[in-house]
Amino acid sequence: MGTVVGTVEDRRDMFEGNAQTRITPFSSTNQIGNPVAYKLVRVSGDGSLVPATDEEILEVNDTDMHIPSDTCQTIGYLATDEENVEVDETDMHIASDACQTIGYLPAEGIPSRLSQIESSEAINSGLLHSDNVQPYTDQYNEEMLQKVEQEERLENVHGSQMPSTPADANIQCSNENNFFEEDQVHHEALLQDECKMNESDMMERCSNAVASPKETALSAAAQKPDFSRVRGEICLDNLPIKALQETFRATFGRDTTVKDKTWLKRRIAMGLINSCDVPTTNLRVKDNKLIGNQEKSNDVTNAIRKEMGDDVRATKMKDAPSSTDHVNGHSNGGNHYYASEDYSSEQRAAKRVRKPTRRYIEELSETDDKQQNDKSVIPSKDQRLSEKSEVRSISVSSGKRVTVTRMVSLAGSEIEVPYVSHVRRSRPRENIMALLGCHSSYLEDKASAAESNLNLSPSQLSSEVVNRDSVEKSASRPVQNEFATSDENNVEHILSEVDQEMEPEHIDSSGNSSDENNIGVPIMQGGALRRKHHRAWTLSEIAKLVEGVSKYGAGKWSEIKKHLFSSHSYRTSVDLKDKWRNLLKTSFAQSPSNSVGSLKKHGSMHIPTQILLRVRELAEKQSQ
DNA sequence: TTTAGGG
DNA sequence: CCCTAAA
Repeated sequence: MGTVVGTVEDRRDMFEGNAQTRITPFSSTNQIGNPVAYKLVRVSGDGSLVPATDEEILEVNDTDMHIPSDTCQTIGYLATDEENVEVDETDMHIASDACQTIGYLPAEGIPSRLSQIESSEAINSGLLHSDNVQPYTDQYNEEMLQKVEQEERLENVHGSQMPSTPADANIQCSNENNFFEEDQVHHEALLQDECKMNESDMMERCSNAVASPKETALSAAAQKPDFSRVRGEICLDNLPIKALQETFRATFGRDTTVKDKTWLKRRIAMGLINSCDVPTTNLRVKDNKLIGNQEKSNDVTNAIRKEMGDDVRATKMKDAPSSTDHVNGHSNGGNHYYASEDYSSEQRAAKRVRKPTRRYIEELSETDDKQQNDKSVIPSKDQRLSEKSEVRSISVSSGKRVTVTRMVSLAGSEIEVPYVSHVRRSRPRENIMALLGCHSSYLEDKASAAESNLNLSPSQLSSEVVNRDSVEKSASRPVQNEFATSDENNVEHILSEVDQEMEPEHIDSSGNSSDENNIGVPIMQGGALRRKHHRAWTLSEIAKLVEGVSKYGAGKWSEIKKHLFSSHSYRTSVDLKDKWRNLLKTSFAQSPSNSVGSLKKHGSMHIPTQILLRVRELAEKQSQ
């Protein structure tokens, strides 16, 4: 029997020699304050704390998501941004490994709404109510709640005058990641230093508020930091508006003209919390190493000294930690509510920045993916894609990293690939179809032969998908791209020729399968070069287009497509529109007298004058 | 989703 | 061709 409780400083001797699972809500100010350590314990029948045994911890590790309630611990967690909703894999890992359930503390620093109890409740109503633990849950819940309440009371009594650092406040990612110890020594030196500096009242308070064990570690209920202090009001109440504005500037690196004291306070508090939040994600596992603690800490500390968090915040935005939504799922939905509600109003108040364009976003995320090791677990919005692939597994690699993979069906077999967010710029269906091996039909064909350099075998395509997904550069692919890109016009030319020489309808009727055998799959090369999806217009297509325009009128592109290009999946209505536009340009570019298209561009295809005439004719008819 | 336009 | 804004 047992319940979940956190560690307490004055009981720490209990844990010596035991496998301990601790989680430190690492915040930037941990450099200033001290980290809070959490140990995995359970409460035995007589109420005493029993450290978790290796077995229990193992159990946790093994089951990962199926957390036995008697080894579960709850901690408070600071998160302020909407961005934090994303689950960072590292965090996720830590969370699951150490069996931490994390409460979500929104920007405003919820007074104590996010109390231990509430977190527990959230958990109980969520995670622990899963089938796996059902038999014990209810009983545990009650006990846990009682216990937690008790501890809370204790905490309140002891108040905030708890001095200094727990000697053993080391950071352990999980029971297996003991290599933090050394770091920690360093840390503490730093921390204490910082504490003396008192660079800024606010920062100090912030740090205290967020994570400093100064106040919490020695208290009998050091399970969570004293969140109540996070509130800006406490720190900022006495400052005049001007000072608040100044603080704001220092915090966010920009001026503000807002005179609303309340707004400023909240804003600042939020910013500080955000800043404090940073190092949570410094606990990164990359390449089988833990990164970011020491070096980053120093940097961050310096940054704080100088700019009171400007950079910190920036960093944070990027490295934003995450709620444990994906881990705990439902467990903290309620808290989100606060977060988004209060916070969104803040956002509204703040100057609104134009949402970046999609491309921008995409490129950003690409970069991020590379830099952050596939942090994103954002499900693709592309349904067509998700039909073909889905997240199949979340596996923990030996490097202590959570790897989310998905299965991609390729020509009948499935390949497991790292799951990354797919934002496709081109027509997904074609690609998919092609990749699925639907392009066997022979025709195209002759054209294909001409462009054989560009056509990939199914296996090649497969590997390409994999490569794309894993953001790796294919060795062979770029070469082909180069070729394709530079010779595109030539190829077009060839295609056109071929097309013209054969019966156009032949190609046109070759059916979807061949049509989808697209030439170019857009792909990035070093994230920069993209090969455009390109397909030369054949004469027959042009003729059809003209016919369609004459039939349905220019502008009825979807109609035209439906009726005349139904077999050409690669011609979208937009394509038709574009082509028509080009045709118009061409037709009018050539002076009517110059009936024999004289001003042909070098690489462009020869369009029969007749067609051009017809185009002009139609255009004039349309314009009337 | 489709259209219209800019790039 | 690609990307968006509008409708």
